Amino acid sequence: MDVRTVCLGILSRGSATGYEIQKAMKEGWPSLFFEASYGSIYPALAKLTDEGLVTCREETEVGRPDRKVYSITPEGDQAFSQSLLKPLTPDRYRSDFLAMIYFSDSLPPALLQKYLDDRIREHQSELQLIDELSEGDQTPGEAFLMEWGRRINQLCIEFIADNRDVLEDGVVVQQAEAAE
Amino acid sequence: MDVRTVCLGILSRGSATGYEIQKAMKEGWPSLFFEASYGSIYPALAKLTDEGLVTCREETEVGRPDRKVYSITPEGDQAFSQSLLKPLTPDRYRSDFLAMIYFSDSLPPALLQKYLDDRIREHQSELQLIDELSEGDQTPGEAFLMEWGRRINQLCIEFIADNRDVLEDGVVVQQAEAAE
DNA sequence: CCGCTATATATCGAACTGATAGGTTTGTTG
DNA sequence: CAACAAACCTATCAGTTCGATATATAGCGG
Repeated sequence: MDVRTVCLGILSRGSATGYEIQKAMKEGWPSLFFEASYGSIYPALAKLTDEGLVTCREETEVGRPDRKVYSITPEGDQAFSQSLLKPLTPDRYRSDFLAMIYFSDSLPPALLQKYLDDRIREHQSELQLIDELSEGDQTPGEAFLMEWGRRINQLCIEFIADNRDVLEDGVVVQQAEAAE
Repeated sequence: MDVRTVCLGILSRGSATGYEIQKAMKEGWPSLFFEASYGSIYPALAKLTDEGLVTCREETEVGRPDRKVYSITPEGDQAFSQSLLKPLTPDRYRSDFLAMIYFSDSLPPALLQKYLDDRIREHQSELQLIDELSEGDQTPGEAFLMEWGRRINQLCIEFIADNRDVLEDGVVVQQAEAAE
């Protein structure tokens, strides 16, 4: 699923500006499964407009750039439903954190500890984000995503707390061996 | 952490060809946190060779393309250790599966069920991969990644089994409402 | 009044993907 | 045993996407 399609999907939930779409991918429900930069969102919206899948209503503001509010068209709705029928592509995941873990034997122990502490805090922030998103309305999809996000983040926090000694003791053992 | 750096990291564990590096990112431990295509791996290795961070020993084979075995140099080792000190970039995650969940109200119920079944099977495959990787040697980082991967995949399987009715019943309820 | 954050648009070089090309060896199966 | 598939190995390239940056204005706190 590319930027084009996710933009369509978000617009199928309601009209939005490019900025708001990016924000949804950064702080809304879509942040749990997608993210994209302006550099791909704006060209995507321009192309979707060309193809008649969305329309653009330009709200002229005084003294600042025009707000371009995009809305999905019936053709866009149909194109989106269609694209949901195409086979799912595999998840793509890239994690500096897990890479750091894998290569942690080449890392100063103090830095490793800092990274682990930071990571726990990040998971806690995401739990808080999910709590905030969960207030109010709830489609079945959102309810599923909410609980999914909660469980994953809780597991990660618990796992790091329980297993960090595997990494930190590994370092200690190596130090003891080196001391012999 | 870009392709360059991960290639360096993999080479710090032992010499390899471009093909083997790609395989490690697809089927080895690195697959848990990184993936890259040939289109980025080969140029990265060429550039690293130019910069003297890796060396390339060309093994001429009879009747097939030369095997280019890359090895890390002391400068490469140092560059890699250095790059581990740079602040971690946030994880990047993109999931067609979770997107499909979020938009599942626009999806035929039968297809939703198929996607959920497929997903459980994918998680089971990954559990099997982790079991295979876990045979033999084990650095602290690998032990941590192993258990991390196991727990996450187990949680996902269990969660889908326990909560799929939230999505599927949602659909059923909508059908009942439509029938009135 | 300075710096910061939020709103909003947009571009651009660099990085990366996904598909394709090209050729060989090894293993399997009808 | 021949045909076929899968693994091995290098490599390119169009198109997509990232990350940083530019440009403005409003509003808030120190």
